[in-house]
Amino acid sequence: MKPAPGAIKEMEILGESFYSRPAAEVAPDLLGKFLVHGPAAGQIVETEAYLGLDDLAAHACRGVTPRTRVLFGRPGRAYVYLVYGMYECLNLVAEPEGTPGCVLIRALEPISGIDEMRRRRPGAKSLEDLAAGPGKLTLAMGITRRHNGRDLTKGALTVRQWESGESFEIEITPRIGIRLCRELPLRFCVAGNRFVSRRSLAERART
DNA sequence: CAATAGATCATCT
DNA sequence: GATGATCTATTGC
Repeated sequence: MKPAPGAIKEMEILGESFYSRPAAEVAPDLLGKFLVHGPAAGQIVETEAYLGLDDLAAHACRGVTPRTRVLFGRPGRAYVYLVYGMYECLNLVAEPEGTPGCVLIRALEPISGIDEMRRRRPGAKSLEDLAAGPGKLTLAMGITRRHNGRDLTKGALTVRQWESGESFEIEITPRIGIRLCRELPLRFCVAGNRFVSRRSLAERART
């Protein structure tokens, strides 16, 4: 049962306390929530947790730099950065202020503003392909580095929850596209969901 | 279907 | 100067 498009702006916005917990707890809890940017909205179906100094795959592992400053700041902010010189990734800052940690949003099921998303991603062949991957999702939702540091508890860019959502099983796997700390079970997806990003077979075999 | 190459640049060494 | 929390197109089987 999906929400009517008009129902989305009535949904409760997740507040700072939701994010002010360990990233490995926030990440699975974000599944099923709605990422909203103006008229565009999608249901989160895949996330990954990135931790602090002990997580060599996390940007925060080397401490505070100009880029990683927001990871050490207040929870509930956006951390947006450029990967591979081409694509941007959206993370939500977790953990209390002073402790680094974030959740990478990897895939969305498009819910509203779909025409707009299609316009931003003309290459997408299907609805399933519109936002099934971290780079695709930021393009489809119109999220850029302009949003880095933005407060997600208010304004045009928010995450919301819906009481009437169906329950679902959570699948836990290693994270994707990283070299270090590959074995840590910090990737969470809605089991069986068609909108989860695709992994190459090579990567699948590696685990 | 699977593997690989190329695009492209901010960030840190 | 090397290295990516990626995606797409193209090649090869």
